[in-house]
Amino acid sequence: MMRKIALVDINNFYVSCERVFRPDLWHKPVVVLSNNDGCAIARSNEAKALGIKMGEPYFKFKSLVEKFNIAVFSSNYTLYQDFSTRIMSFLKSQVPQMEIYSIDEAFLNLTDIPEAQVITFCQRLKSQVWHQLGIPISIGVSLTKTLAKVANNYSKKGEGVFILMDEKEINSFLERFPIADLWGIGRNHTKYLLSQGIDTALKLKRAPPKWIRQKMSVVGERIVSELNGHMAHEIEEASASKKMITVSRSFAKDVTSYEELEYAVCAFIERAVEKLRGEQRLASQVGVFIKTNRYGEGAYYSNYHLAELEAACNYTPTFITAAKRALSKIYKPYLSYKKAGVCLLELSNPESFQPSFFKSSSSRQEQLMQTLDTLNKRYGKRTVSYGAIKQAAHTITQRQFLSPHYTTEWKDLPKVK
DNA sequence: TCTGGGGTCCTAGGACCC
DNA sequence: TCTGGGGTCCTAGGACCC
Repeated sequence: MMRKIALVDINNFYVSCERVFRPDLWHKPVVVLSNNDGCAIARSNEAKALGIKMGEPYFKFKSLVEKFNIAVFSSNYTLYQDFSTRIMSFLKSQVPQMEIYSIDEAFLNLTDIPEAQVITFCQRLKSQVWHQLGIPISIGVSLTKTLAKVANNYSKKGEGVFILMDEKEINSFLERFPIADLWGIGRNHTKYLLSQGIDTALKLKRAPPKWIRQKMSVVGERIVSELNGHMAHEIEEASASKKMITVSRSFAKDVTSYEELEYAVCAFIERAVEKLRGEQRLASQVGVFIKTNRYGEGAYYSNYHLAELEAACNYTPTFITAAKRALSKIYKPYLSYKKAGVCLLELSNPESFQPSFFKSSSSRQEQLMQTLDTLNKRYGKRTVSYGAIKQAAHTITQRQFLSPHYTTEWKDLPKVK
């Protein structure tokens, strides 16, 4: 049986959620804004048609909003997540295998459905989601994830369901598909490929694999392989546990005092630790970063600092202490900051890290080694590698003890117009 | 005046081990 | 003067995604 991969995509997701409660906004331009109402992060088709771009700052299209009476919403992520969960669980109940790819996308394995029935099946999914939740979705079906993405793209121009299985038909659609719109081809690869005369997905499909491998690494090689109908990305059913949790915000006004910054970082850490507990996980490292305004006058400053492995225990005050310590090392009193954030990194098995591991020995180095030993005795060598801990100990020693004033380098980037 | 937030994967090169 | 080599792990940075 031929493989059939469907990509389900929720149309203009955040806008569609808002419209559920405001049916009067159907067929009218709608925009959802980011944190602090900074820029557009979702647009209805009507708003797109007016030329409002993804990520465009609000102040730049404010005149359009007034002129065309565009409905504007601040974002409500709790609401969107709730809609997403409902839709995903419905879809999951309808197919044997599914991968939730993002808040508004899912890959479905439809291989078991006879080809002649696929279109009816997808139309039924679409209409059920619409009738149960009032949210419109689009479905594209093809041989691989990458091709399903292409099919999904065309589905939006038609009735919302598009099946692309026939080799000849695939080629004729790839021939019209701009390279820049292909899944996995971003700004940089687009620029390069265009310079090499490759402007459509079909030309990329026929490019020599070795050359692509050399120029675009395995990532590019996989795209070419998927365009040729060979799966390079399987459907990953189990939702993998996170490797990183980030909480960051831009400030409405620039922050100039350390106290304000510290207050923000503490709040971020609390939120991050909440997420961590939600995942039933522990972190082994805490990172803090601060940035000045990218668009402002003068040099752009962006600095990041990792706090000790000591922060591994799942105990909020410890995280806060570690974050404050990291912050104090990167803070420059004469700068005004636009953005700050915290990351919890290299999440570990909850049972691996216990606060007690850190209590019994005197020096940090010893603590780390002892942790390693305990973990390896308990879980075997692979749990936390010798090299990882040793390297971390080395790094920490170098940075924080041999060189107490260590911070990462200043970054002076060219001013962005 | 006002310019998002949260992720993943890959590679090069250094450090270290035996 | 000659100056191992294979393997693992880490970090930093790039590229991409929604």
